[in-house]
Amino acid sequence: MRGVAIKMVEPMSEDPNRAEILEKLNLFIKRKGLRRTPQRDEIVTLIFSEDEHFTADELYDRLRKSNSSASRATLYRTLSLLEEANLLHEIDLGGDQKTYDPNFVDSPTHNHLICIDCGKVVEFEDDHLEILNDCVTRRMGFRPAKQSIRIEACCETLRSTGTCSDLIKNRLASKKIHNK
Amino acid sequence: MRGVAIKMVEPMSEDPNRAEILEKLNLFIKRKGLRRTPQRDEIVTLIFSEDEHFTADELYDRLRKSNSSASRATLYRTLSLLEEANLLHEIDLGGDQKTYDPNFVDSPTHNHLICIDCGKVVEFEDDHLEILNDCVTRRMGFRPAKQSIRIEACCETLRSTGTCSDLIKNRLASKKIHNK
DNA sequence: CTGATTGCAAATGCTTTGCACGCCA
DNA sequence: TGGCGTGCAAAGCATTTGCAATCAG
Repeated sequence: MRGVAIKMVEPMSEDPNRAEILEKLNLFIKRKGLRRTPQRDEIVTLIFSEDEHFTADELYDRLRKSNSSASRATLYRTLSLLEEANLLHEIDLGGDQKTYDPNFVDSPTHNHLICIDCGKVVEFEDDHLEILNDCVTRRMGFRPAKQSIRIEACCETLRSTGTCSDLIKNRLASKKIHNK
Repeated sequence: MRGVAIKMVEPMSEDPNRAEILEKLNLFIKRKGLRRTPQRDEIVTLIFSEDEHFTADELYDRLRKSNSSASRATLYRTLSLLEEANLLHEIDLGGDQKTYDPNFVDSPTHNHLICIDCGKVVEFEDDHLEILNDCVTRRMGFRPAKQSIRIEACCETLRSTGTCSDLIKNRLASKKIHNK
């Protein structure tokens, strides 16, 4: 009997479908009679240059570091635009800030495992789970559209060593100052 | 072959484990050297008198209607207390407001199906899903703690009749005014 | 009595918006 | 030239907090 087909979604190594996404966005922009601007390009490129989920604030930090001129307002407006274009999705990691996931195109399902103690997030896929979800949804009289599983768990690293590298990292990150 | 064991979680009809929960809370309160107050009692009673998830705002409305004197501040403080005591849990319905679920005691798993169009939320359980989730978690090297599945879907009511009773209800509800 | 609890109003922190100016099509 | 996009600052909104008065034990 074959094992359960879990596939941990690894961050893409290099240059992802960034170009493809930029193209899709530009199509969307054109279709809606909007305009292509350097700020939008900068933001979009930055978002899809990495494959990790992020908050608006984290993205803003990255923006400043890559000496982009885009403001917070534009950032938020671009995030909305991308969501509307279905190129970016909000995911529920349960924090106070909204979290976005760039690794979403073509995938209507998103599953996240969150380490309770250190906040580390692992993204994964599993065909069995998807099929079962689908089945359950139909049986309840609904037509499935989007599914996400959120698992909170404790990682073995923490359990065996008593701590975990991400623990410290995230503690520090949470002390950031807003504005400026 | 038996079908998938879906069980839609129905709201409990009458007087639920309200008393039991109040008792647990009072134990918790005593253990922490805190005090029992009429406001807290009112809020807790109200929360567990129904079995539906709610937002802080909705709860505040209910409070005012049952001519309780408790203020918003106390409400929020009580919600925190209940979470700390593990009698109430935040669930992710993805809105702007936090949503709480009173129907949680003894259940580390919570699955919600959300109607994309009308916002209706159906709570469900499925043993197969739980087992599979558990399995997947372990295979990734984690120890499962809490799991929740969130499914967005379209309901058949809407698909067949073109609309759905909850649609109107929720549209109205979203137009509420804050403060006062 | 003592310190926890409450209500109020002010503060917070994330996100959105109004507005005037600039710039692309 | 029209109107979209931008930055700025101000507004919104849910939630949290400081403080003085009040109340529980």
